Amino acid sequence: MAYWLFKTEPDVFSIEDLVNSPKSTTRWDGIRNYQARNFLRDQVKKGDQVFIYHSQCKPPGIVGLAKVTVTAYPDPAQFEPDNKYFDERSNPEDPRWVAVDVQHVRTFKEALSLPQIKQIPGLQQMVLLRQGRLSIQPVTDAEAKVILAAAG
DNA sequence: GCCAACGTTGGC
DNA sequence: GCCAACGTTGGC
Repeated sequence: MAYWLFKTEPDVFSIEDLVNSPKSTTRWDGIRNYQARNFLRDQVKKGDQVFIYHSQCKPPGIVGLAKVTVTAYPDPAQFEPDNKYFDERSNPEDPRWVAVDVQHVRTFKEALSLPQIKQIPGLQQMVLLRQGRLSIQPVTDAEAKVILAAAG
């Protein structure tokens, strides 16, 4: 069982939106970055734990925990011409982009903000701080323990 | 809204 | 296959 961090913009889709989704579950789609895609496609497994990170807000930070309920399958949005994630170069015979399903586990009473993360020893090597733009990223077991302890 | 970081595209 | 131009992400 591995840990991951998935980013989302709360103005677009927040952890509250996840809670309010049917069965508190949603399709995590629209990933259009190869490095993130490779993690999703090759390494994210059913039952893996996912830290939900809110970006583009004040303050950005980790707001809760979800889990993977369905492993990678072709992201339908890539084949829908009206969808903002449509990719005309993706071939249905060999889909370029994948999605997974995630289910809400819990929302932290207090979010762990980015400034806090930067200060906590043990989190300073997180991919989040080194590769700011990656929207799907691995979290080590040690980092996960620290995050969960800090989140109460 | 600005700007740094960095991924992607396309000419050569 | 290099690299400049361009687009996007995301913190501030």
